[in-house]
Amino acid sequence: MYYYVFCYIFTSMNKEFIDKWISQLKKGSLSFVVLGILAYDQEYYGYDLIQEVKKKTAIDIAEGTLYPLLIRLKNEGLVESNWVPQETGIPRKYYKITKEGQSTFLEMRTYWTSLNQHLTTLTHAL
Amino acid sequence: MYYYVFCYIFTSMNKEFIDKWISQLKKGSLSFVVLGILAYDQEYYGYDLIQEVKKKTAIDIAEGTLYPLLIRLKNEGLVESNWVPQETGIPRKYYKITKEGQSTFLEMRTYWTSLNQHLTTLTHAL
DNA sequence: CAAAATACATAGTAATACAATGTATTGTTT
DNA sequence: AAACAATACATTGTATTACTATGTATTTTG
Repeated sequence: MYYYVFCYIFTSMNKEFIDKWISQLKKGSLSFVVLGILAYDQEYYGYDLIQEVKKKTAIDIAEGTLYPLLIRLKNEGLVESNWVPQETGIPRKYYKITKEGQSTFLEMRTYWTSLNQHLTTLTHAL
Repeated sequence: MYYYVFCYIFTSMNKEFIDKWISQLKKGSLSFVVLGILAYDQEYYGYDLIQEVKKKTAIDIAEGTLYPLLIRLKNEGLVESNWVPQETGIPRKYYKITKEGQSTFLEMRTYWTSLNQHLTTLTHAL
């Protein structure tokens, strides 16, 4: 009886910690992922990007995460946007990467690759 | 003349963005790195861990980052600590990973590996 | 003898993911 | 026809966490 109770508590605590960790991990990777997707020179609108990110990285982004992120990227000059009216339905705001966005992305990729090599070496040495 | 000015402004803006990004990236990876180092079953004390992290991952951690992190990990039951008086100098607080810390670390590694594969595929497709 | 290194710790700030909420349109189900 | 889900944008408030700054105390180095 007690066993199950303790077991529940422990796995629950653990899951909570992992979930929080994943959330923190996203803080760094999301802007990289979004720039990475836009780096193909294809244009995407916000709602579409959410699906695209999920499809390509299995990461679920909340709308309340992506829209502010796109606004930040735009303020930094890494992407630019334009409204495109639709024949039917709500107009879409399409985002496109800029030259500066491209170069920033490449720098980010260099850092990411390096960090990744270190972490792989470190965490697989057991 | 103007050219140099603009050039300075742009690279400066870019560097700031990258620095902020790296800082965010650390938010997710640091707990993973620290658990990864402790997962060898070796004990480390805080100050030593800072050097070890730098040596193994080229990441600079501030003391004001690591000490609170270790306290969080301890509160979560992922590590345990004990004071060890030194023959000379300030006593050291040694940290050791727990069983729960080990299993949590393995779960984190699984997620990390998966995320990493996705990101590598995504960002190297150009 | 001053400065740097060692070794711990905390308070305050900035950045960001997410839940919740809001607006508005279109398509689907009951 | 009404209710609901999906599409598409956006903002507000909260929680988490890296970092700067600051503080204490000892030892080693220049």
